[in-house]
Amino acid sequence: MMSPLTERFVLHFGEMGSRWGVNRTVGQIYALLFLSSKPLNADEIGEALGFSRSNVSMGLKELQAWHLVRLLHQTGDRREYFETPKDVWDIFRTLAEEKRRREIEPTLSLLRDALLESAADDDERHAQARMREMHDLIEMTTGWFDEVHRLSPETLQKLMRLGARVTKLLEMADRLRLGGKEPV
Amino acid sequence: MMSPLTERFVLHFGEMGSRWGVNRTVGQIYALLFLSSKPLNADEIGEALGFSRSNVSMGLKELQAWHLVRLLHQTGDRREYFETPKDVWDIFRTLAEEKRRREIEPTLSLLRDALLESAADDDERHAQARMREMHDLIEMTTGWFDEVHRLSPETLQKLMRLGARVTKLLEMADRLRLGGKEPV
DNA sequence: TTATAATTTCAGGAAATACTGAAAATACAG
DNA sequence: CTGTATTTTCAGTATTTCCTGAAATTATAA
Repeated sequence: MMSPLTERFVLHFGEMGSRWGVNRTVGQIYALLFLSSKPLNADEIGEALGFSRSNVSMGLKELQAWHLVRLLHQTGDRREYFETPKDVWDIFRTLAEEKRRREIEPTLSLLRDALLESAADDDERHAQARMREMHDLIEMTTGWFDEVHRLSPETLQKLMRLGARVTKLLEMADRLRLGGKEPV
Repeated sequence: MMSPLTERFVLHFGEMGSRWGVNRTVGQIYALLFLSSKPLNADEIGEALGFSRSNVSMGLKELQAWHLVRLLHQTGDRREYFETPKDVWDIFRTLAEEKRRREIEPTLSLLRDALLESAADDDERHAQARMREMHDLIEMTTGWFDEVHRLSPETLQKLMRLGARVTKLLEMADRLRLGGKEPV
């Protein structure tokens, strides 16, 4: 059913899935759809991967919740077909967005709450100081990410390809605008 | 033992741990050490979190493998004490480095191998094209990350704080160097 | 409508993972 | 060295997570 090429990729993403908070099934379904040249229905997926129909159903539901697969229909066929977005940049952004919504935002909210409380002793003061550092780092990073996020995929790709030159530009900006006495 | 403030943070990171590929124990130990105003030994950690001594030992071992905690000794005490690096940027970079070594590099290596094989049919050709897209995205992203990585923490922090202005700079670079006909 | 195809839900079993206590290993003071 | 404090290992158990098959639900063709 699957070519050896596809199979290796699928198995790898099954493993990786577990390290990213989704189970093997979900990782494998995603990988299969990612490589497929045409949309697949649940039966095809189940047969290719050796999973029960119900397991595939649950996996697809989770992938949809992550906005990582798209549901569509073929004319004259009443089964549901699935595909992944074609643009890998788009996928990357979707993933980042979901990770943010599910993990970053709740963490920020907890940190903000904790920082509003008044510290009872030195240990609590120290804990709050650490929380503030973490809070600021996360806010800074995500804020910056938001900025980059607004750029079009094409612009982003080109910028990324600039590689070293971007760094040079950043260093320059640093020196020009920030009184560059520190080393890079 | 733990203040309510610390406890909430610790419990939250226990939950988050599971989504990041480490178990609850490891997440909680890390969170506790992160907030602590002084290094802690394994008994103190176990008592604070209600884990067995052996569980704490395993958790610390894992955190050391991730380079997320540092082992040190107090004079006149033969027990081992642990602390987290103080600079949150440093922590962020360590995490990124480890994620890369454990997840990104193996994936890239698999993709590279797959791309070297000759495709048997159109489906395999399509699969390889998709793998190339993914490969290029990952290489581009990590390559760029490497560049940024070389900047000092201070420079990075300042750049991040620039926020919108960095984006402007990037857009400018795009227009100047890349024949900017596309929208941002 | 009714019949049938397709999907989802969910209770229970299977598998994987986490955690503990006891024993072994290690480190070090005397 | 010897004895003791400390850490690590690991087999067994507890817990969690995953996965399945059967039943329920939903959608649609006739």
